[in-house]
Amino acid sequence: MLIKARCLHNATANCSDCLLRTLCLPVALGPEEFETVVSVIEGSLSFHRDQHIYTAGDPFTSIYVVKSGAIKTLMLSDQGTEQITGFYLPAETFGMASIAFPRYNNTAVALETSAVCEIPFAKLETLNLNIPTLQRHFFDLMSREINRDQQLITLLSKHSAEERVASLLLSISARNHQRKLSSSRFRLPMSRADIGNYLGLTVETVSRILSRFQKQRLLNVDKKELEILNFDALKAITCG
Amino acid sequence: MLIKARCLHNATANCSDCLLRTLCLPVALGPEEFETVVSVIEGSLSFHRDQHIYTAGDPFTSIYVVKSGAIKTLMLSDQGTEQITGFYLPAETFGMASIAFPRYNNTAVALETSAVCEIPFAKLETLNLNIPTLQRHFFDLMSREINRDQQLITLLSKHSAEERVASLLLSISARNHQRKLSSSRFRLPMSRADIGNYLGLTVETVSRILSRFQKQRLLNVDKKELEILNFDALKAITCG
DNA sequence: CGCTCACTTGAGTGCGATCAAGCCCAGTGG
DNA sequence: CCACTGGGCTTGATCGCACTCAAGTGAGCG
Repeated sequence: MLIKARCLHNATANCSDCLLRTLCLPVALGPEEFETVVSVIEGSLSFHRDQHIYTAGDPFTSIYVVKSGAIKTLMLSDQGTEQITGFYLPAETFGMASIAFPRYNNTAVALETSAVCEIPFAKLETLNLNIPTLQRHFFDLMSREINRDQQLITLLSKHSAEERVASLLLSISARNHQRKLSSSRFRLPMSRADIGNYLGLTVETVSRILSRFQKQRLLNVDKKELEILNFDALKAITCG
Repeated sequence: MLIKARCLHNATANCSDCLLRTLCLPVALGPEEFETVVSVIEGSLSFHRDQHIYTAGDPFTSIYVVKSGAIKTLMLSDQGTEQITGFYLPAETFGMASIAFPRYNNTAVALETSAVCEIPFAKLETLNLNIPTLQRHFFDLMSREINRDQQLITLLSKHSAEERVASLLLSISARNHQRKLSSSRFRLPMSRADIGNYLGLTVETVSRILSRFQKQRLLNVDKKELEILNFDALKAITCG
């Protein structure tokens, strides 16, 4: 809240003060390199629920890092059906799927009130030439994105509905843990419909599975509030 | 065949003579830049069916470009089930999913006798610093890989078995067209089992669908030989 | 010749989709 | 203040696509 409020008034990024600093920029940057990098980052932008950070077809300019809130990215297929390709939580980077193209090929939407940092890609490219660590960092980010996508492919291709839901919950839990939030109690930023869309399931199936998990005392759900009661059992479910 | 035979004897890459040159390296390289790039590429390596180019767990060193033949990459999940994450045809690059990690996190296997070029990633990284076009090229490659993966996610999540098979066939056809081969008559380099694994279907389903397509006069299949008879109808199927 | 392996085809089953109804709660207006 | 409304979510009943199980074919090969 404090961060978000400040950012609304101060458009320049102040990475040094940012709580996510160690998560989203390589630690190995020297002090003057760090300043150079910060100078190209556009200050925090604020979006409320359902607002687009960018829309498929817009000229590609920047990639983004989530500062607070949560973002989903979605592709539109030929017949207009949407596929959610990712949920992005604070410190996570999105927009990289469009780097190879003149226009964004997916759409990024705020799931709740969110703040993001904007990194103009052209500036980043020239910066990379002088700061090897930085080039390496962005290769890493893209490689990790490929990995995430391929894990999702495996999930969709080989796993049952229960396994998919359990995996998503544990993934969000682990990512919360990484940023020092509770891994057992948190709020799901997305709707049941979003979860279903992402996992290739219908809303009804997602709802039924959450109810079933609750009946089995694996977790408690109340609307979007979630508490995981039995990590081991959930983990066991994901492993088929 | 000629290329492959030559490469077996000559370990240094000779990109200038390579028929795929315009497809796998950026055209905008100056002559001396081109020479520098070629100098770090390891000469063509040959693999026969089922041989591993690299195996998950091997120290990550290089990314690869297919020169001839065909390669599949696969991830192993917790319980040992394999998921094929991609088929790579000549001029296509694989291995990028492992850039962020000290070891390969997937396995690359030759589907048939194949030749590949090896690009040591550490050398590539330093080269990038002096050749902006090259950095851009590899960002593009990775971004395109993310896109391919996300298209597959959509396919698995939202499309029926028939739609998935039709999409794969048209994808291979289009990629053949791109490298000046016939888009209507070609040999499928992978088995029915591979197709099913990739598309999240069983062998039986793949086989049934190919038979059905043939009965509908959309294509002819004889073992791995494929002839597409009705592009429009296949295209219509992929669009749901 | 007999073995294996990739593929095909058929019959029956089950998981998740579809269709349908109802609940809960926030927002809106009288 | 309450009545109404709409959207997100839950729950139940039924359906159908793709999986499973099973059998058979044919090519390649020792």
